Amino acid sequence: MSDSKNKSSSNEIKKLLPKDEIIYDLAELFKMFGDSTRTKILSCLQIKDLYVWEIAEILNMSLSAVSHQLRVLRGAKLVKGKKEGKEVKYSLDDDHVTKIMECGLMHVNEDR
Amino acid sequence: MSDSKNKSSSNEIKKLLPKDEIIYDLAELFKMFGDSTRTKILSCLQIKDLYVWEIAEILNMSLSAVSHQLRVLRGAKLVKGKKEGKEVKYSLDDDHVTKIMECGLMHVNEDR
DNA sequence: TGAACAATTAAAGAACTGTTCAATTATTAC
DNA sequence: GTAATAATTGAACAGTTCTTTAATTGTTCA
Repeated sequence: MSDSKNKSSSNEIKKLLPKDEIIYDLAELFKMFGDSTRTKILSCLQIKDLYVWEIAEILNMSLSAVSHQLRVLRGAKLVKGKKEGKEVKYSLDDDHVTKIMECGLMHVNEDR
Repeated sequence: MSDSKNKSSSNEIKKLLPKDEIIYDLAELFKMFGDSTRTKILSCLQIKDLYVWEIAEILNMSLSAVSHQLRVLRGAKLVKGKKEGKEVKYSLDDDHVTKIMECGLMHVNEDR
């Protein structure tokens, strides 16, 4: 009976939680911000739309490494690329990116 | 000269970026939310302070697995545990947790 | 005391992630 | 056409991460 009480109170909380699918998507989203290279790229693009080689130069990284991460970010619909001649100009593809990062920055800057 | 122009415009942007240390901390923070188990745990704790075994039951996970993730979250100062007899009751240790998750949820729920 | 339970921890293994290197595509300029 | 540049892609490797299992600590209670 203590047992069944526990089970049922667990079930109460389960009902209040976001659906598994939502939680999963949420984690996938935050994963995008959970790598400093990607966070840097997103920071750059908040300032200005940029070509891949520009991002690589700013971050002192190889073109390939940047391109790989841009692909990941594109997959998450956080950035988009537009071909201009032989260059590709990238920009943020979502209004929330800046908001989410600001939210995190608020936390990070708190203990300083 | 096109070269030196590129370099200097890169430097302009570099100056506008958050310091590396901040970016790194930011990524570390988001990494915490970037795993669905941890996101679930944090969701639970938003509803109610809970014992470890309760979280394990709600999430259908082993005590050990939950404890491991709680340790990670404790390290990030996102949750704290308080010993009560032989149980340990966990609660959120930061006001921003809820805000950050809401911010992410807003994005996730957008395309639905 | 010792049995039962809550929680933590260490070690191990599987799975995932990020970068590098090399090859490839696509566009521009000669 | 070829050479040069921008970008993408695939394979491979090192490093990290998450869960499991087993052992351990600490507390309660009979």
